[in-house]
Amino acid sequence: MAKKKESEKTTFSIDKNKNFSEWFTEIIKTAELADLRYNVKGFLVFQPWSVLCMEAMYDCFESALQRKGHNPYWYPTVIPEKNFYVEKEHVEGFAPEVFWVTERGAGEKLEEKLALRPTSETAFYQMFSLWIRSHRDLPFKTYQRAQVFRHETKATRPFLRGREFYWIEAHCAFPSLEESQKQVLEDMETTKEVMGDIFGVPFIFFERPQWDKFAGAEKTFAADVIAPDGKVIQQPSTHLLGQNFSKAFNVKFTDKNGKEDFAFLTCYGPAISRIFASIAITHGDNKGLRFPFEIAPLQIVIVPIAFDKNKKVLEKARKLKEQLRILGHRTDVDDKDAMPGSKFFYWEMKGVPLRIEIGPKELKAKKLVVFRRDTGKKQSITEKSLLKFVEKTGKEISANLKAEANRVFKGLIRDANSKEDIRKIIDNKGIARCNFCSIDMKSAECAAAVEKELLATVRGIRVDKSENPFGTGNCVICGKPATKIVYIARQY
RNA sequence: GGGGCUGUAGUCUAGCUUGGUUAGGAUUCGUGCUUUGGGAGCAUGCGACGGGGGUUCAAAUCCUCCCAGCCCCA
Repeated sequence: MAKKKESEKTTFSIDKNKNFSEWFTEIIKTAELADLRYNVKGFLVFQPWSVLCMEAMYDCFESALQRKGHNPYWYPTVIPEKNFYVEKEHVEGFAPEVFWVTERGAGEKLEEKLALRPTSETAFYQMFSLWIRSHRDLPFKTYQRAQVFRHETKATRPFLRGREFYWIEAHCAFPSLEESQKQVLEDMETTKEVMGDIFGVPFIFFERPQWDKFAGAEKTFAADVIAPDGKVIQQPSTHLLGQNFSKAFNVKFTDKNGKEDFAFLTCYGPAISRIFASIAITHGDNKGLRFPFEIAPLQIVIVPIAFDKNKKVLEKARKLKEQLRILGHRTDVDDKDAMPGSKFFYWEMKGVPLRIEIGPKELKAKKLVVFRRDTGKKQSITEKSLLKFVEKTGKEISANLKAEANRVFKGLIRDANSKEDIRKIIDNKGIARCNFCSIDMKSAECAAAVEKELLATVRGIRVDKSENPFGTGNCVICGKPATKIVYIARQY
């Protein structure tokens, strides 16, 4: 009886799959990911535990982009009104959620309104038109890490949908359609390398239907990730802009034959703060967070035991910390005056992948006790083998989290042959795979029916493999012959 | 954007229905002692009614507007 009461005191214990919303809001508070009390709606204060991880995430994305030939820029936060109105579809898409700067000082109007960038196409391409003159300047591949501002509707959510968020936006110019298409593929590959392989977050890249394109794009491709409540979250998207923006902003170049043409543009946008949410959501469990080793805010925590009695314990712990830090592992010693047990629960809730316990016993035997957050198992290793062990186990933890997430993800996708099937699948927190007439505008009515009757959206067709209609071969909505297989889900 | 709920110390919470003691408790935090192998203990100290307006002799409590957060739905 007494034991049971003890366990009820657990710092964090919420069933992630049953009470996902509660789990998510509570872990943000308990793990100190962000403080939601900054009293402007849709804005929050990111705290070190999320910032450290997001810094590591930025590094992963930025080094991948740089490796692939993108150069970094820092553009102004404000965009003049006239730039903003150059591309018609783009304005129509974004205008409702733009924050405008209109005054200075004591209410004196600015000569020209300035938009807080909701995205920076209209800033980048204005400059592209000055910088790009000849085919020798192409391809022109850029990116920036930046905050963007969008006045989202009432339903803001920490990390997932804020009115300010942290992201990277890559903007590129090419001399031909083919080359810009290759860039879009490369962006998808980057997403897989970073979000899929390093962060261990499973996703499917879809070509979005024509009625769900980025404002001003010819084609939009976006990665969907799923949460335990069955709703998908849109993660990085990449867009084939064709010559829409280059004509609007006069991004021209002279080709090899001396002929002028407009550049073909692409843009790509991984939202770091939102991907962070997917990492927490994907890997977290009922005890709290779990992080892949590479991006954990703290990778190793050393808990010294009985270090008051035996000074050598703490000395040893600190020495180990230095050794691990030299190898580049984010490591700390928890030498607070608290019981070891409370430290264990705390760091497990925080999601530190590896814990080292060292006390008088270990000191004497030249051994260490190590604990893995992913499996929850402890083992004893020799002190000598520590560095190799960390190297090897760090990789194992990440691979294990990734494999587990992939298993769960695959199990959520099910085939549907009818509207009723779809309803059952999404009510059961899954993604429905079904025949659909097309993803062109002519199928917009079928899509509207999906939204109205099933309260779900058509996410698009897969890009990683081509799929042909199955079963009857007819669209699940209108019954006409299907040309595509689409995926249908509820969304955030 | 529609609907519902909530706001008392860093955190959780009692008090609100029926206005009236010094706003009670737990935890955290500071200090001292003590203690360290899965959430220790004692002593002592600091700390709060989201904001504006109103009703009243008197407001955490009633009314009103605003702000923020959460949940469900678009």
